[in-house]
Amino acid sequence: MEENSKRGNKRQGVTIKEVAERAGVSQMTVSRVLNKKAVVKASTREKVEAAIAELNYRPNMLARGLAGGKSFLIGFLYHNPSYGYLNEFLNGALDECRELGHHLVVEAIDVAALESEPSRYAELVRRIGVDGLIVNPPLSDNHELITALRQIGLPFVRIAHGDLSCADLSVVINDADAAKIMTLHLIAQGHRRIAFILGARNQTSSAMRLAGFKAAMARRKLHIDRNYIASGDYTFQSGVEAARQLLSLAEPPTAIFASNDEMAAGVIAAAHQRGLRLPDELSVAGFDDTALAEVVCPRLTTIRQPVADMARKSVSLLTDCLIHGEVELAERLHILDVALIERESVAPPSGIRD
Amino acid sequence: MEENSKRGNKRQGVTIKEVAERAGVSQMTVSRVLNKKAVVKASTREKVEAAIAELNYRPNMLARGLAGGKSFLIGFLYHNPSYGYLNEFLNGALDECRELGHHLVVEAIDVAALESEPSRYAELVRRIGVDGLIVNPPLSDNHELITALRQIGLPFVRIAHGDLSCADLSVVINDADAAKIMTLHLIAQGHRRIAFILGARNQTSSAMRLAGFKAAMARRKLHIDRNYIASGDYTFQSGVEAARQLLSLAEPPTAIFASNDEMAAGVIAAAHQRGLRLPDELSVAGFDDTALAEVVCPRLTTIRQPVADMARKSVSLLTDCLIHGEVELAERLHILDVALIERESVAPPSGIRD
DNA sequence: CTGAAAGCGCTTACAG
DNA sequence: CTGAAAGCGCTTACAG
Repeated sequence: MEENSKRGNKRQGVTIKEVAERAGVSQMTVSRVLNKKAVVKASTREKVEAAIAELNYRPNMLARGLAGGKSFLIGFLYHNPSYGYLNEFLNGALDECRELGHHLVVEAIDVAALESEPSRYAELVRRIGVDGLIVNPPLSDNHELITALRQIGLPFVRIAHGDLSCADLSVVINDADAAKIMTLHLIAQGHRRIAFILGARNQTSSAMRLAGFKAAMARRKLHIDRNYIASGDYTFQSGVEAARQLLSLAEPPTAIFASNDEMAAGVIAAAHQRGLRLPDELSVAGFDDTALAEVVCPRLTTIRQPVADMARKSVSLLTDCLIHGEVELAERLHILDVALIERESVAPPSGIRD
Repeated sequence: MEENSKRGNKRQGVTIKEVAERAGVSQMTVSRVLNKKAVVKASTREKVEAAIAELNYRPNMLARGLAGGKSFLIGFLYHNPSYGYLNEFLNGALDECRELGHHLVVEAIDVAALESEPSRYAELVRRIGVDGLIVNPPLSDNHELITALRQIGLPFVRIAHGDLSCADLSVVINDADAAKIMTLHLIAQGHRRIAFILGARNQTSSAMRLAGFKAAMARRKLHIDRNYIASGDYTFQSGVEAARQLLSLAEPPTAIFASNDEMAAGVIAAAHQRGLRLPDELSVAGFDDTALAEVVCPRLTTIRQPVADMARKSVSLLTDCLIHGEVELAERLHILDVALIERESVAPPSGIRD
């Protein structure tokens, strides 16, 4: 009962020294087989590996980091991500970290504090003592933060940001293309009166998604009524309000493309309140394929953003950078593919139903 | 443009030695003011603090940890938590960590692997090199994992688990009480035909919540129809299925108490499909007050579980344990208060509406 | 109240 | 292919 109350971790049990003695080699040689860098004779390697196994030796991360000048820690900066994003991103990132022997340190960033004192954030980041950083949206589009990070000189990856011309390590999707795909899908279903709900102004994805919507409409030679572009900020509530406005129009749309799932869920809620039958009387499309998409009724037709894959890629990009010190310009930007996920929230408009 | 590609973190800039020189004292004295432990003369303390500020010195976590035998890292074990839980928990935990100078290392636990080789998890945990662990539900009720952790001897906190008689550090809510409060609320609204949807079998909270429901019904001398207790597993889909079953009954309930928000959202979806007007024709209650509760329509009346507070408490409990080596038995279990959150999903049954 | 010494468990040069 | 030495930046005893 009491066994777990004694501090068990005062000093690490087995050290590299003991492994070296057991294997009859120097510490240096043990270190070499541990790090798989230098060449070691097969027979000595086996001796060392046997000793490691017998002693159940685990290297001490702290000592390793101190001596080698790295921490094997990756910082994960986030602020108020949307539903399920955190879950999925962490799962992907953790996966890759485990494989590469790194660990993830999570840091919630206070955007208000950042804006008032951006330089303080440089310190904050340094204090963590991580080898590199992963910056998630919307922070990845925060100019102050990014500028501060560049000045520190700590490697970092920007996720799903909009400044594709930068030389920062980046993992993104093509938001415009994705929005175009969804819009073409709505048009193919027979919709002509299609409304669009914009995302938050401070995220570049908002503008990109709108651009994709417009491009698709233009390609099919469809006119976009001004009133059909509603503003929003990626929150559920803004989706509700935009929907109310759109549905009160003299000629309401037959389909609403909300530029993220949360707003789409808001649209569905507002439509239910008005007593509309979905998807017959109104089609609703989302974007992101967060967990929320499966938890509304009808379930959302949406664009799947491969969040876990993006996470994995960002970790591996970062570790590459840490190992080789530099990443070729051509390898700094990675654009991952999205997919159209068809569920029940989109159907042909009732007029043309067979 | 290229400035951020040079490795800026080879060796730390300012060290304790330089601070000591600048302040005209020994390293030891600097260390003392840093750690606020020993007594230092006010005038020397000021000199040191000035030097720290001028040099913009930050202690190196790794060196600190290696010398002191601790890592200042807290491990956060989780597996498939529900909506928003991760967000809220992380925010609370991170808050407290920052205050106490610790950092959080997140580890996703593969339950399948754990079950097949529980002993491997001991190693996994040791390898992380954290000072202590926070174990979230449902892992906090996983007997194999908990047993393995006790054997390792690393301090850990169990969150929202069911084995209240254990001596492990624990932060919980009173699930039975909370369910009772909600049930009494439904009864007070005028409901008599109240159905209950059970949670997952492997989580003790499920049984506790059911017990609370039964206790409240018994106290008001209300009979519980057998068919009114539906099984579920805390997922949205199980809520949908349970609701379909309950609503098909010859005499359907006027209120459904789903023992978490996800299932409650499922109930709402199923009710919408049947064309029921909520809350007039059916009241739905949830449990947890996750972010989902605000994102369904009508918004959920639910029990607020103070996840962020639980997180903060678990971090502080752990650090107490790390500092003092031992926590008194009386201080090991913390039961936090819940609150009834009234939104729109619960109303008097239509029969008795005025 | 303050300091000089030793050492935490590794890795980085530097030899051979 | 392998090893002896020095050192990473702190803290823990031990003195005074």
